[in-house]
Formats: sequence, structure tokens, C-alpha cells
Amino acid sequence: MKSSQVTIKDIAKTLGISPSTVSRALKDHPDISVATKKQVNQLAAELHYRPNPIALSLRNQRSNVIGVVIPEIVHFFFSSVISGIEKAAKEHGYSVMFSQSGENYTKEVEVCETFRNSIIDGILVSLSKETDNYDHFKLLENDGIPIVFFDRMIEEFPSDRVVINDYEGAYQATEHLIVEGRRRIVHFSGPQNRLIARNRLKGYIQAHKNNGVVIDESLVIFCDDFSKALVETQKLIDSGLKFDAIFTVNDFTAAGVIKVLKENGLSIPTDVSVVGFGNDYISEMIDPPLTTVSQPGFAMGEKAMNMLIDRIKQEKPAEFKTEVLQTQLVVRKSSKIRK
Amino acid sequence: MKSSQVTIKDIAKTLGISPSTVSRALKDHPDISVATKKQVNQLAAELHYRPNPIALSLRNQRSNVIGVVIPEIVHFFFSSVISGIEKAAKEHGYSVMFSQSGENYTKEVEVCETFRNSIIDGILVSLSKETDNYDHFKLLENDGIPIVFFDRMIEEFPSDRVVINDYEGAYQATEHLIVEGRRRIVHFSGPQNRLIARNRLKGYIQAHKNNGVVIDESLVIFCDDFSKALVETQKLIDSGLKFDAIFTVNDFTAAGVIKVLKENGLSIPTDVSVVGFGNDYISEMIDPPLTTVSQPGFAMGEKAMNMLIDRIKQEKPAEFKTEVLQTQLVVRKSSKIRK
DNA sequence: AACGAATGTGCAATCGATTGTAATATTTGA
DNA sequence: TCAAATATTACAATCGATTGCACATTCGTT
Repeated sequence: MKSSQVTIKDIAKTLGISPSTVSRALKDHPDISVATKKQVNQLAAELHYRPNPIALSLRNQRSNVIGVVIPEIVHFFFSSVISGIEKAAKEHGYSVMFSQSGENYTKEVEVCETFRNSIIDGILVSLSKETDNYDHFKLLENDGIPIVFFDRMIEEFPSDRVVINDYEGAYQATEHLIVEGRRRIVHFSGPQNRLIARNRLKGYIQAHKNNGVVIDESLVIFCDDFSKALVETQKLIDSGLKFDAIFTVNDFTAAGVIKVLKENGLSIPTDVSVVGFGNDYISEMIDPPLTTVSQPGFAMGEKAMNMLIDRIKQEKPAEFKTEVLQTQLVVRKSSKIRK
Repeated sequence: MKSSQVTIKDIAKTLGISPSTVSRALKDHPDISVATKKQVNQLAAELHYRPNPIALSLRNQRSNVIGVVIPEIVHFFFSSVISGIEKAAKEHGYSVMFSQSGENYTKEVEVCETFRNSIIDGILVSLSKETDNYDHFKLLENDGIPIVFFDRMIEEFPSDRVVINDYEGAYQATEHLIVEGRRRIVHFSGPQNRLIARNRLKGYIQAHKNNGVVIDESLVIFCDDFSKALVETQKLIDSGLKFDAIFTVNDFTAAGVIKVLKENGLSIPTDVSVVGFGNDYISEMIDPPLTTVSQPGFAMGEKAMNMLIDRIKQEKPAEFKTEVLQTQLVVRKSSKIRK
């Protein structure tokens, strides 16, 4: 179906010269006479000649295509990352293929396998929540495909990385709650096989310690999405446990928390303060607007892509680098008690 | 950097046979003896031979890569579409490249141009809000690259399409409000250069007519995102115009509407009912939960991809097809007045 | 004994572009 | 005027896989 493209041979034949001359003429090679160059360029323009990218890929042994493995693009954070990736890719003439793991280990392995059998020059990865094994990345590495992890990475797997300062973000969020007078702060935490969840938990704990507040361990609950939050928050209320704030590992969870608190007649932030993580756009849409930790998703995507391109272009093996990006606490009504 | 892959030549050299024999042996060609096949396959497995996809693309004159131009992936609807596209692509051995237009005409043209100069076999497009010109699609078409539009398409441009029954969705939403006793229903509509916005407006109008309710034209307002909704809703309230419901062209707009209504002490749905469009996940997160029109995004993505693959594989030109997918009204508290 | 058929492999061209080297044409200098 | 130098261009191989066709070998048959 695809109509035949104009090739260098077509131009050569038309002008009665050889393909190699055409190639050199188009690249402004000094060996070619000005007259020939002019002829060639003119005809090329006329016929709308455009080099065949597949042929170039074969010759150059690189495709200028990057694969991206991302958990779920519905999240504002990840879609920001994608925008950053797109921008950096475009700046360097790369194209990008995305595939979602759906927070699913098996799917993640499949996606990596597909990428391994495709044309990509390198790969950007953010792990699924389930992933504990990294053989699929070993395979990519063995094939000489550079990998850069962003946001969610594997500590034991040496690689380039771009991460958020999750510890600091959680620390600030928690300290903010303490400063606002909260003393029994619940933490809805994520799966502990992900470093980001562990680091956020650490920040939460350390903020308590540094401010001389004792943590009741039963206040740490593992719950990290909207629908789970609906269940867990109700359980929490029904348990009779006392609490005056909830700090969640992400904003969707916070949305669930707020919904249930309100259904139970609790007022936010008067009775219970709520703080999320991520600064998703929903944080401004829900009622009350959510205090949350803003993560530089766009910058992360840009940075990760640039690191990957550097890695692809490098001649000699270099040390792996880890880039840490800073968060920022965004205070909104869900936690602002005093004016 | 990329380590050299095992090629057919390597296998041929090792076994002292020709590359063509290896190729045929791997494809289980009847001409090749069982013994040779066994040898080849064994060595291929041992060396982890995998065919070079770029070489195959060059030979076959197709890459099995599809380009997708999408306005903004942050929207739940579009991310559902992407998931559907991914699924169908995977089933047929295609890879997918995504690029966002950011609802921006210029960016859309750029993205199309990039795709045109890349390896794609076909393209899926949902137009940006701004797009009124379709020269960039003409160019793709001239190159023999099949195009399938999804959700937002151009009427004047003959092509394959998958669309939502926007008219019917809006009709049902509006009729629902009328049945619930509403008579002065505001419509926050989208840009009229997009057919989906026009069709939703038509549905809104026709539902009034069929139910014998007269429309006050000043109740139709052009406003289609969260931040505009914050402004327009306040203006509406300040204008003193009477209204008892607001039907918005999408859910983000509805979220903005609800926020401002509440800030002004209006209760939902008692004072004002609100109905959105899209069934974004925010419709369950906001308070009250939003009545909205559910769109089959996943099915749309799947369908569009399958249509495109059919088009790519077809030998002879065939008629363009338009597939219409049905919506479903999801009633939640923002509009449910009586039990 | 000789010929045709069946079987199994290799050669070479192809996809489109690039590039080292050889070859030809032109110019310059002695 | 002729050889050396220079300027242009063509040839052929390469990237990896595929495929039509030619070739070689073996077998069966008459």
C-alpha cells in the first residue's frame, strides 16, 4: 500500500550519475563539484527526497529510538515525566516508544522482552510496584542496551538513575503537620519493596524523632491507592484509634481518605489534616484542596532522557550516575489549620 | 557501545554453510535437510540468535511501528485509548510511538512531520482543539501512510474513523437532567471547530426540544477546562442568571464548576445539578461524585488500531469506514435529586 | 547406461544509504 | 609536449536478512 519513496538511486538514475555521488552531493562532500551538487540538491528538493530512516538505521547500527517502560500513564506524575522525555528526545533527534507495565511484574518482563527484540538504542524504566527480580534488565544489559531508571529503581542493580528526594519530601510533609500541631499522624505507605515507599516512610519517622514526637507504630498502614483507601480509612475510623492527621504516599490515596473522612462527618482539616504526595492535578480539584509534595516530573523525564543519550553516545564505559531531584511542599487547605 | 549481535552470517560461518541456508533452515523451509535444520537451530539457540528487526524492516519495506498523535495523555480518556491501542498493537506484533500535540496546532504539525520522516507504517490521530487545517495529513496520505482518526476527526477529510456517539451521550445526559426536574440547564461547551463539541451541543439542544423545554441561549457558554470553569462559573453566578443545572463538555470542567458552586454556598444537587462527560476517574474522587457520560476509551483504541492494521495490510484500496461507539450515562450524586 | 526427477545448497541480487579505494578526466608545471 | 598533480566520479563492499534461480548430487527407472 505504501507508495514507493524517492531514493538516492532514483536521483542517480535521472541524472545519469552514481548513487555514491548523489549521497556525497547531498552531504556537501568536498570531493563533489559545485555543479553536480547543485543539480542533485535541486532534483532532490523537486522530488521531495527524504532519506530512508530504516536504511540509515541498518547502516549506522542505531535507530535513534528509545523505549520507555512506565507503570501507568494515567498518573499526572508519569504523564509529566513523559512530556519531559518527549522534549529531550526531540531536541536530540530521538523518537520514543512507550509501554505500560500496569504495575504488573509479568507485563513488565514482556515489555522489556519486546523492546529487546526491537530496534531501540536504549531504555528508560520506572519499575512496577510488584517487581523484585531484575533478570529482564540483565538481559537488556547483556545485549548492550543502556538503561536509565527513573523514580523507581533497584538499589542492587548498578545503573544510571534519576530519583526524587522522597525522604526529604516526606520529612517536610510530616514536619509541616507537626508544626501545625498534629501529634497522631497516620501514614498510608506504599509497598516496601519499592525504595520510594521506604524512603517516604523513613522521612515520616525521622521528622517525628527530630521533633520529639513519639510514633505509634499502629499508625503506619500499607495502603496506596484510591479504592484501598476507601476501605482502610473506614477500618481506621471504626477501630477507634485516635489520629489527627493522615499523610499518604500519593494523592489518589489521599483523595480516598478525604472522601471517607467526610462521609463519616469528620471535618478537614479541623478534625483531621490530610497531606498527599505528588501534586497531581486532582489535588486542586478535590474538596478541600490537598496539601501535597510536588515532584518535578517534567525535569525528571528530561534528565533521564539526557542521561540515556549521553550513555548511548559515550565511547568508553563510565561510572554510573544517580541524579537526585528536590521536592517542594505545597500547602493547601487540607492541612492549614491556623491562618 | 551496543555489543555486536549474533547474525545469520555468524551461524553460517561457524557451520561452514551459506547464510541463505541458515535463513531457510530457521524458517523451516522444506528444501533444507532435517540434519542441517537441526544443526542451525541448535546453534542459533545456543548463541541466542535473534533476527535484526531493522534489517527485516528494510527488506520488508515495513517496520511494524505505528505512530500515535494524541492531544494530552493526562486525560483519563486518552490514557484508556492508549491502553487499548497497546493491546491491539501487541496482538498483531506492532510497536507504538506516541507523541502529544498538547492541544496545539503547530506542535501537531511538527509531530506529523517527525512521523513522516520516521519509520512508521501508519498513524493514529486525535486532533488538537486548535486544528482547522489538514495539510499535514495530506502530506502523510501522499506518502501512502494510512491514517485512522479517533475521537476527534475532520469531517471534510475522507478517512477511517472511530468516534463516540457524542450526540446521543449529550442527549441522554440532558434528558436525565430534565427528567430530574431541571429546566434551566447551562451547557459549558467546547470549541465549535471540533465536531465532538458541536455534536454534544446538538444533543443538549435536541433533548430540550423533544421534551418540550425551551432553551435560553444565554445558557450556552464556551468553556472547556478546569481553570476556565473557575472563572466562568463565578461569572455565571455573579450575572444573576437563573439556572438549576450545569452540563459540561468534560469532567475537568465539571470539577471546576462544582468547586465554585460550593464556594458560593450552593448545594449540589439540591440547588444545582452537575453532569460531566467522560467518566474520568476524578468523577468518583470529587464531592459530590459526578454524574457523567462514560466513553469506551479502551475499545476505541483497540478498534482504531485494528482498523489501521487492516488498512496497512490491505492490497487494494477500500472504502473508508467510520465506526461509532456508544456511550453510557453514569448517574452519581451530583444530579440525583430524588431517591 | 543414460536420462529425468527429486533433493539440498550456494550465488547473487535486493532493500537504501554510506564510504574506502580505484579509475578517469582535467589541469598544471617543467 | 608529456608527465605529474589534482579534481571528479564510479565501483564495490557493507549493514542483516531474504529469495529466485542455478547448480550439484543422488536416486530410480526404463
